[in-house]
Amino acid sequence: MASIKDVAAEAGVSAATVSRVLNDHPSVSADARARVLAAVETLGYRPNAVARSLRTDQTHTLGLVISDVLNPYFTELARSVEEEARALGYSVIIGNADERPDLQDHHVRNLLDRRIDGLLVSPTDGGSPLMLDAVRAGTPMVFVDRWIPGVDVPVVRADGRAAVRDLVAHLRGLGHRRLAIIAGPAATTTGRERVDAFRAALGAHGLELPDAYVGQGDFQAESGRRVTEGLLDLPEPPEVVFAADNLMALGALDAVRARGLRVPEDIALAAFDDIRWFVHTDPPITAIAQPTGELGRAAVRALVARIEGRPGESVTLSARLVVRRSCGEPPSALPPLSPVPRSKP
Amino acid sequence: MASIKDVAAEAGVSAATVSRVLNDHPSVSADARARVLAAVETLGYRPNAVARSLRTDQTHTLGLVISDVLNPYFTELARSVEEEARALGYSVIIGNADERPDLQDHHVRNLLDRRIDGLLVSPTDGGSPLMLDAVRAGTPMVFVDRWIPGVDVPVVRADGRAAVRDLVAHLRGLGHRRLAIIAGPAATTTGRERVDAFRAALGAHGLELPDAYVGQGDFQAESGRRVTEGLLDLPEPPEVVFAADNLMALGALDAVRARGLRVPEDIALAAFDDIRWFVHTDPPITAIAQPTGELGRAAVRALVARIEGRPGESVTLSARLVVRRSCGEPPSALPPLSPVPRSKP
DNA sequence: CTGAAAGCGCTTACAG
DNA sequence: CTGAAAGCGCTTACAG
Repeated sequence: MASIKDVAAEAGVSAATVSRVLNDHPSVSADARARVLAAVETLGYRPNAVARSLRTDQTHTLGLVISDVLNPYFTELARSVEEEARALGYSVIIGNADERPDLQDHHVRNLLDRRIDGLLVSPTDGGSPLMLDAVRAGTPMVFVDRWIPGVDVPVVRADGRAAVRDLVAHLRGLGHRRLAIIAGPAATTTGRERVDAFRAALGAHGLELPDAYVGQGDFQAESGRRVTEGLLDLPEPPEVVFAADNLMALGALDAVRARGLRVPEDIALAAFDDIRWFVHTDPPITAIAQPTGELGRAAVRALVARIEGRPGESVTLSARLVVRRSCGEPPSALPPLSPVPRSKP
Repeated sequence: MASIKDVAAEAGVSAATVSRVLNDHPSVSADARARVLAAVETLGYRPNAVARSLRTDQTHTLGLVISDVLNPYFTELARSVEEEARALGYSVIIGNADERPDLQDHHVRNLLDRRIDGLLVSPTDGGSPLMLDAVRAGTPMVFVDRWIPGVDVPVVRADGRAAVRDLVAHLRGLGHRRLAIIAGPAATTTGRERVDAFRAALGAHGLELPDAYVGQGDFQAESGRRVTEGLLDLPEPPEVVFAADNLMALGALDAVRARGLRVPEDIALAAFDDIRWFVHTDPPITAIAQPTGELGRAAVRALVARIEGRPGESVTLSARLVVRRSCGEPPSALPPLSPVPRSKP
């Protein structure tokens, strides 16, 4: 590939002048500028970003470590992150941790070695020494969705407590009493919070959340299937299963279907995180929707602010309940006469 | 951050020796090695990959430009690509083109500027000058899923012709005669091939594919909705809609549902690309499944071979039909007595 | 086995 | 406005 020297030679100027033209430095004569631009054109020259980064100590790159690319929630998050970053002049390199702390560490290390300008993380665990060291060393960082308590890093997330309360109220209105949850890993904030929120909401209705009704999942589909089987095997199975993310809801659906059971007649199902397919599942699934795109954008803005030396604050948005049919028909609703009844607001 | 000089000073050796230790060069005394390793440890030193890349002219990085991250097919592809690349000692940087040629070009340019060692592309169009130039300039490249005819680059993809023939035979067996397709962009190979395969398979059954039954989509959900509405508005609507990818099938489902129609009673639906949710949609959707993970791995192997100076050949795997209920019940099947009939092989 | 030196492709104070 | 020079953090032939 042509280097800056080739361009300089072709244009009859020094490399310094070429560099100035390329970086829009004001003090370059119109003539020199024109000759450089022409040389760039004829040689098809493109500056070497590696060399530029080494020299300037900036990569204009953000690292994003997500918990699981196969989870549509994180895919959507990644997309909005890339979009906002691009708008602000940054590229993003995505690392997929697959819910595995060791893989997460692999990616954090890789990203740090590449000297990314800042790191966006949705931690799969309580924080490895590596990540904690990076924070201490002053790497600009922002947590998104999940975070690590006690670490001084801005957090951009959605608070689902109100939505979980709405969900429990909905469930109680439908007459359900035995409510179970498929939890995410206790090492994650979202894994803990969703259980806590659920338990608190049940408490407000005078209901308990027995240990047997808290299944331990890992946010991936297979665990949802396994936990649901255990729940169905209980002497007194729950009437409702609330999956703490969409993939575990998928697994739950697999388990229910494998037994020849029906939702919601035999068991009701709800999920945290809404995805487009939930409208078309059998039955459509009641879910808690996060403002995913806005979370991604806010996280990027906070991180870029930190990188550029501005404050960069935490942001908490709220999630909302989307009622569909997987928990049962509202008692007031008569059997629909037309195939698609419209619910009036 | 500590640099190689700091380590050298701490260990009482030269930077050259530190470098040799870090790169497992044989000619280093055990004593020097131990001192260097100790210094690396105490300083928490990590080599600067940017500097290393500049010097060695290798980034150990692969670029992957996919058409749409929100499409589960590409997400799965990206995951397998990263996995295989990691196993071979490479990282991957993903660029999401969102089915837009301009965005695709943006990412190709960005990746090239970063001097990635090789490029994996699933082109959204017939190839921009930029991409063609890159090939001409000798950038190691491999096309995956979609490709650009006439360009000398290995192609790793699945051939869906046989599966499409199986689909048409299945449809004919169910008695359907008026079959329509929601096509992908004509600028993509998969956009064209799936229509061609469908038309050829219909021809083998003495059926035509009228222009009115070929809806022009762009592989994204919204286009599937729009095209399906047009199809339903026809004086003689089709009995079956075959969506050329899973997102357009989602859009088709939206359109059908919005009219209060049912699948397969009012209109049958099938899709290219199988995803896990298709088992749980209402009804479960008949789809053509690609060996996605294997495609990703084979593509990486071919690309790395090219990078390392070995041949690196094209690979064509085959797709297969997965029959579910969205095209109607097979005439032989009586209404199931138990909720989940098991089909015996 | 080891170090001094050159150089990868840039950018940027410095001097003119 | 312009260029020579230094230097970012590495690696690697070369000489010893």
